[in-house]
Amino acid sequence: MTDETMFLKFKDEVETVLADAFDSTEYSADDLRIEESAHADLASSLSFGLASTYRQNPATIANRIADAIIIPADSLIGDVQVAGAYINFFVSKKFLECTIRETFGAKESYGAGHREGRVIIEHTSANPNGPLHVGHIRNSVIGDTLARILKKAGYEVEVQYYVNDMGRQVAIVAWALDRFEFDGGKKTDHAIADVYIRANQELGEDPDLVCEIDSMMQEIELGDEGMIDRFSRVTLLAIDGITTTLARMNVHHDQFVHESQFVRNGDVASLLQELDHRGLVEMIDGALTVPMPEFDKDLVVRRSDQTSLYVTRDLAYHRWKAERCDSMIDVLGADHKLISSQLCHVLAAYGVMEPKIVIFEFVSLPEGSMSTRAGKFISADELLDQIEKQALQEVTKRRPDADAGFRDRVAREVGVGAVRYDIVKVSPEKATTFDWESALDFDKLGAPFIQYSHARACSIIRKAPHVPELAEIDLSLLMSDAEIAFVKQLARFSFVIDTAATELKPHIVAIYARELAESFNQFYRLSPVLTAPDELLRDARIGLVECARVALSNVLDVLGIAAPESM
RNA sequence: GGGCUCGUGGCUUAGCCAGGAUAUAGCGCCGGCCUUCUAAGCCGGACGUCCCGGGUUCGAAUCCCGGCGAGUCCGCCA
Repeated sequence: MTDETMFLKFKDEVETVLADAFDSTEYSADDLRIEESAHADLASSLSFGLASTYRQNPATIANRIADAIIIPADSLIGDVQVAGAYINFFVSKKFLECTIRETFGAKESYGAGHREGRVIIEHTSANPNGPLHVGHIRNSVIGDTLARILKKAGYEVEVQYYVNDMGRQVAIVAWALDRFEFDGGKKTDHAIADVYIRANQELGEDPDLVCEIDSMMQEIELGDEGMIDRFSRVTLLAIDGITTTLARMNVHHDQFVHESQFVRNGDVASLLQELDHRGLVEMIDGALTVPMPEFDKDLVVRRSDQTSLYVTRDLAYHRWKAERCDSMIDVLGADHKLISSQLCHVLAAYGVMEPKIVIFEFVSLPEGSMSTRAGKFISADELLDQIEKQALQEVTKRRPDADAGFRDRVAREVGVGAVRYDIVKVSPEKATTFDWESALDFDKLGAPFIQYSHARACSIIRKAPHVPELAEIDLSLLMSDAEIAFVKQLARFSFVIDTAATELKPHIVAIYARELAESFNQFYRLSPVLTAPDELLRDARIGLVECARVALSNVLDVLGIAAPESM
């Protein structure tokens, strides 16, 4: 119970006093119907439900229950009020003071939860046939933010990139490298895309060439050394470029797992054998197949030419992962919905832990869907270049006298932050369309607003004559509406993290970050800090600004966005 | 054709799974606020059949059924 956040402790107390109130009334209910509310810190609508059972007016019931509520001394509940049929609960002064105490000086531990367990999260895992485009990075941003949220919540997290180094498209690139010139002057992943696109054109024009790819696939499956080298070369070049792009965006993986390892170490063969032993597979038209009437689509796990498929290797990968963690998360594009359900279905039949699948819908271009193969995409590098260029203009406009190094650094931090925030703020099930105008519109991008609030807090702290110790601060002075509202927002932080970690919804942290910054800006407007009427009040407010700095830098960090001290 | 997802002011979007009190926020629009801690800010205003039609309920943006529209999947590709 001591591990719980201030907000959850408050909720516990509300539940307790409400349940206790039943003892002295005629009422009882299983569901207390406690919810967050715009009208109170927590509210209960349970009298609506009791109205029909007891044949009384809900407002009457609410009043009787509220009258029976006894708030213990030293409670986190400050007040209970009835509004219509609602019973509204408000936090106490103690709640506010404890929140400030917990936040002040908390540094990077702020908001940390106490969840336990080892989680492997897989994200991005784009095929090594070109650079990341603006659709792939939705995967990266969601995955990386989720990883940060899970770490904050207390889990031990390992982030993996599953490298599809045996697939058909790698074969195509390897084949293409023998026929077309590789542009050594370009970033490697972009140069790979060039030959891949050209190869696909050629293969489309002359379908007879496809058998060359097929035979390459057979050789790699059989472990032909020369072919392994050719495939590895492609994979390395592409992944090298991809990780450079990811690093630009503050996205990092702990491990790159190559699917080929599961073929070479025999895991795929043993998996197929095991599926056979358990009677899960049938031979259909020479291909080893898991019948799946429930999906209206059978799952082929070995081609008639004996080669394995992506899903076969993926099954082996998941079996391997399952032994190394307590929970797995896969971040996948909507096109993987069916295949990932089928994968889970096989794992379940096999008795292997299933991954939790986080699906995000597609990012398309105004002219239609993106395709690496057809060369129809906007690369992440291109977007980052443009947004940093735009950000530099914005910084220069506002800080014309600052030196170039400062402006470049802020432009980078603001640019990357803008891209990340713009992606993560939208819930994953929403399909989006990329367009340059809105992607580069700094008036509508959310991250700079939050970063600016943090910089503002830093600026005030910098100018403060001295930053008081917690013990020096008279917390009872921070009781204006804006101050109270802000402290309540501070108290929500770990609750928001925990909810986001449990529901695997990074966007709720993005929304909270904006609300936190908004709330701090209100305080800034209404409560002069450095020019406060007296020193005690000034120090108390500096203390609150310090809390803002801690909270904002932490929430930005969870979002993978830099928190500049000045901008 | 079947499966899955989405449909909220001009545009983008929260809330929907666990139904409740005036539907969230941003952009854009209109009007204010810098000799005052960073105006990448703040305040005020206009703008809504929560896609449509039924149903369940004291109560539906939220749940159920049926439509309509958009996206996506339905390869021995990944």
